[in-house]
Amino acid sequence: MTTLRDVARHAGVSIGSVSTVLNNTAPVSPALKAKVLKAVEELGYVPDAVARSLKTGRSRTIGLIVPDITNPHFSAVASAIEIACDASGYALLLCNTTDSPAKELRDLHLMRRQRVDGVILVPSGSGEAYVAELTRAATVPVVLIDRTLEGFDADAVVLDNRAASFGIVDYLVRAGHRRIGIVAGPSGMSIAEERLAGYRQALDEHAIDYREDLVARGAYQPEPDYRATTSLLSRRPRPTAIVSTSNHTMIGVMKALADQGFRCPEDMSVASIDDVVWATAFSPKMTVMAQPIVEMTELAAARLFGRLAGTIAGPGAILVAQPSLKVRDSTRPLTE
Amino acid sequence: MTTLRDVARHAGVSIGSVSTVLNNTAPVSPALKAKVLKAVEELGYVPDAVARSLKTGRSRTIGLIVPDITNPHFSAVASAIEIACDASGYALLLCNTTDSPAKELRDLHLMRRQRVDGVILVPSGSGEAYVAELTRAATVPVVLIDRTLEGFDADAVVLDNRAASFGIVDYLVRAGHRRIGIVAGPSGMSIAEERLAGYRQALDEHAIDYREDLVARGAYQPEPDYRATTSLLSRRPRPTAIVSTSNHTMIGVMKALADQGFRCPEDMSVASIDDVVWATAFSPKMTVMAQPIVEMTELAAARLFGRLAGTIAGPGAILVAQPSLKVRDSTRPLTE
DNA sequence: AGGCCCTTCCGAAACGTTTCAGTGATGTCT
DNA sequence: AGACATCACTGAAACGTTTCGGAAGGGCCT
Repeated sequence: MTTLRDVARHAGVSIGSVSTVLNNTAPVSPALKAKVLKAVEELGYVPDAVARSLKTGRSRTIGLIVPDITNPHFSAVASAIEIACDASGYALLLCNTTDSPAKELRDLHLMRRQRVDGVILVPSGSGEAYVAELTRAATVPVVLIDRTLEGFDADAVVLDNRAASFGIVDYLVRAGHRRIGIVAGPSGMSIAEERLAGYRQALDEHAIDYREDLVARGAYQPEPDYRATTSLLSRRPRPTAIVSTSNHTMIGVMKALADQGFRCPEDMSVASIDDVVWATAFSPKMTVMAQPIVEMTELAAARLFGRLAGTIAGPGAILVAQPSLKVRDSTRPLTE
Repeated sequence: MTTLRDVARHAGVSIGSVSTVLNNTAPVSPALKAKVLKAVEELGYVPDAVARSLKTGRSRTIGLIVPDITNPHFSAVASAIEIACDASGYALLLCNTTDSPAKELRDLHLMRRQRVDGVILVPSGSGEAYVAELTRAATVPVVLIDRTLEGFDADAVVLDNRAASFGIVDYLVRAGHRRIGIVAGPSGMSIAEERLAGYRQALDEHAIDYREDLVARGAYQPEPDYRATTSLLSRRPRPTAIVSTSNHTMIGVMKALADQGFRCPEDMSVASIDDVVWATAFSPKMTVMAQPIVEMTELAAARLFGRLAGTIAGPGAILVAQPSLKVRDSTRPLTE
């Protein structure tokens, strides 16, 4: 491995000069510059980011922690973050928590050891103890995506979850539906509660009674949400429409429908939060409330880089993004 | 930030002693160990991986370069690699090339600067110049996934591509199909050619004529493959079945079918290489030739870690994985 | 008691950078 | 012409570890 010393020797100049040329951190004569560049070229010198990091105290690396990279929602996040990092000359350290808060804490620890300059985090835990540990583990700027954490001071970019489910229900009601079921997320999870609240609010505004037996609790995972849907389909009177509250939920809902012999949209209208390419490839093309996930992620990245550059300071801000309804073929007007 | 020096001072021992107990690289007295651990605990000391890397010459970091993290195939790779890294105490640097060989080379360069110990690469380029540059950029062990690169010495884990398409066609023929179209990948790309070869071989073995006009060239992307399919559907006599050669292709095929008014499987049987959850959520559930992508990736990771540990040496090996057919609802027997 | 070997621990060098005080050389002003 | 800035470059310290020669102390043997 060729070092700065080798380059310096080969060019017949000092180590410091090579460094200043490469980082052009001070004016140098054209002659010096030429000599150094030539030597770098001839030796195929590549700077050692590790040594650089040690000296400067910054690693030009950021960490990304997501619950499940396999979920299109989070892989979209990863993609957008990678682009932002590439543009800013940062490297990207990826961790996948598989929805485990314990793993998440371990990952945060890893990030700390690796001396990342900042972290983009999609949190998967909740509770005071969790937040306390998180606060202890986070020694660099953190930007949250999707969720906020009470008691944890950080920037956060989140969806207007209430508006998302509100919009779906509002649309369904206007299309004539009255008995609308929902496959919600786990109780206690802020996102799930907000989406449920939006559902309820829309019902309220249309003066439709809220019925406990029309809400089923899933887990934002295909299997549990399949079961939740199956149970929902057995309620009487049966709903005429179902709102799915995540892309994985959508998988469970559609499978359950098919297995129970329901046609969509003829027998049951379905609309979901989250848009993905796959949702338009098959039959029916899904009516969805799309999250501007790429824009949200870009915002988060900008926020983090702003913190790192010092152009953003002060307590964390919460940025709220608006979803947009895309009406397709999985919902139909109810006329009776 | 607390350093080894702080810990040493606080414990009243030497820096070197702290290092040896933390890495237990030499026997120490219980008393020393206790003192050090206590100090570490009290100060909340976290080792600096950057300094460690500089000193040891190894970063305990590996790089992963994929063409498109947004593709479920590659996010499955990323997930499996992350798990392997976590288990071995490595950190994971992620790069996304968006199918651009130029970006890929830049990423390789980044990896080199960051002094990663090894790289898992899903290559997106081809050609001699590309391989030459790759060879120059790769200064650490590299393991390839999905594709091999002629002239580039590295381990590689690939699918038996020929068997994949062969199996699909064989199945379709046995189900009574004779005019079978294929939406292949870009010509010149090894994977695409192998899959096409398998298609052709299956036809041969069943004594069915190979017809140019039944093969359409796509790009392993939804849009181009949509167009390829549309064109394929206009050929006369029309095929009764279509083999899709990737998951993204599947999206294009199904959309084209729907837009042209074909029902699947009634009017057209479709089977695809690549299995994804989404392919079973909607109607029809797709008949696919599944890649054991997680196993392949685990194998690749094991291979890389073996190289790093020195337990594997010598020239690169090519490991070939077998796909498995999953018959579902998008294909039907042809009886006439 | 003296010599020797182990066992523990210490101290300092080194990894490859960045950074900054310092050294000449050159130009400018009075 | 002398004093003084200015400029381009050098050399060495420092970042936080690991590693290794060596010192100190204790136990065992003759």
